[in-house]
Amino acid sequence: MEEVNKDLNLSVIKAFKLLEVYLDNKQEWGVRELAKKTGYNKTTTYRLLSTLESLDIVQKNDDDKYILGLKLFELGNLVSVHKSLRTFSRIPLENIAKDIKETVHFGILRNNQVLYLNKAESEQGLKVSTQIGSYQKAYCTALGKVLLAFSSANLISDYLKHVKLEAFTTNTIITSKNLLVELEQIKTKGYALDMEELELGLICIAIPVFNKNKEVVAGISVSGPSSRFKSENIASYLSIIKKGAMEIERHLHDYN
Amino acid sequence: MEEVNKDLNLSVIKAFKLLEVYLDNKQEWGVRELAKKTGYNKTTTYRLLSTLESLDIVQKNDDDKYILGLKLFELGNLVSVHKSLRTFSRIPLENIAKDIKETVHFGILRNNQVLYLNKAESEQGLKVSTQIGSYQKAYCTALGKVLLAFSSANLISDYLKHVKLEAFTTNTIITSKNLLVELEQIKTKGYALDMEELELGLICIAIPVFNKNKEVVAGISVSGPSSRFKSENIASYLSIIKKGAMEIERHLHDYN
DNA sequence: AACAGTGTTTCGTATTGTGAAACATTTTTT
DNA sequence: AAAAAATGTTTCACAATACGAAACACTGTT
Repeated sequence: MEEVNKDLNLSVIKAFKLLEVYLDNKQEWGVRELAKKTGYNKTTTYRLLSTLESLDIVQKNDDDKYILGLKLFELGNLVSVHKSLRTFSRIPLENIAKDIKETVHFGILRNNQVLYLNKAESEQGLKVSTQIGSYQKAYCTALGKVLLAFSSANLISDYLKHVKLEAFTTNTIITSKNLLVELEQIKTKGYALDMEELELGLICIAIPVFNKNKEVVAGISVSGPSSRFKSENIASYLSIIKKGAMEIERHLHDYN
Repeated sequence: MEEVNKDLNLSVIKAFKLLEVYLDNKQEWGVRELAKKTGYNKTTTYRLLSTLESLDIVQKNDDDKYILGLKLFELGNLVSVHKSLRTFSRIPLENIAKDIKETVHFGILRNNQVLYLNKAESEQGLKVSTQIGSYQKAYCTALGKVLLAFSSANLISDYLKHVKLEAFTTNTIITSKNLLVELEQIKTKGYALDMEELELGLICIAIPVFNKNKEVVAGISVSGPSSRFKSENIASYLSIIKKGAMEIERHLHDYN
């Protein structure tokens, strides 16, 4: 299973693969730890870290462990892709979170997954908390399902071709047939529900955000514990979320 | 003026120096353009870009120009340094922005400059807009001055040793003596004003945020056009900003 | 005092990055 | 319509640079 690298800078690839280790929800790493994780030689790892440290891409914390540095934060904020989506979603998301008092997420479909571009967290103690910039499975989240439902038939069939439907709870949809039925229903209703399909006790509701050409470009979801998510609230939640979606759409349509 | 690189991965350094070009407020670059800007050979630049593209760190836009890619956004969001500051400041900043209807900034002192960690933008047409993750001079901004004022005498004298005080308007403080007087007054008053010291027509007001040990860790500033910033508003602005600062401090003190 | 962990430095070797030149496309000028 | 001037991309012999085993320095534990 050798990777084919036509003619690329291997040490640059190594450097970034090293940084990607930090996706593992672990903020601080030692040299040997990283060497083990990446499979690189101890010296190579050390040299890479020294290089990255000289650039402020990583830095040492008080325990002399390596953590990601502020230069990376700086560079990440320069990324222009979907910047308008991120900017325009910010205030509407805060408003929704304030009204509903649950965590609100904003995301797009990318590489057959949901990419979270923004969020506004509930101030309650018991809440959902997702990392912006992280990915989640589409077929078992309200956000993912609503994005799929309003996508083209081609994209959906491509999705089903590439993604394995794995069960996380007894509610997870694990057959293509059932997922297609669900997506069809979502498209009719105009919103998607995740009734504990990814995690027990977790319920989400999501609606799409459209561009000028009526194509789905993003989605908004509200997530909370089943204890607080009563079916009689769905309608009022929906109207609040829709108001936010319309505000984002208004900005987007003006922008382009 | 050759740079001394003890024993580092030169191509990794080149790759990141290439990415830093994007700090220039220009989102899309061609190969030759980047080669010229960095001083690298055209082929080297192309190879670096191909490598970065394979990693999703850069990507091509519709015009086949290179832009920063979403992987960089993803990695930037993993940076844990000052993450608590960023998280805890979010909602208070939004509240201040909503009350005052001007742009609110949140930042720290780093490398003798102000680093903006967060913001909440005014919804008005005429507004200040700064890039999160970017830097600004400390001596001619309210945020910078308030951060300096409450720092240690050592840090301040170190600051004066390393920073050249350059005039941007007729109001800019350009002598060490005057700056020291100003910082002393700020410390007494508890807040800093920037009366068009960086840019004509731009007024800011800032207060410090303290940690448990009463050390300044960050600052909040409100910025707006002089046309809207009347001296009779200052007192009410201050009390609103202070409320936000106290909320951030409460979270910070609970957290540590 | 010996041991088992860290991170760091050294240096000969071989892999890997380099860049001029040629090539392929597209856009602009004549 | 042809020529010129841009752009991005590929090739390949050569030289620079990344590699990693081993030794070292340091810290905390047994």
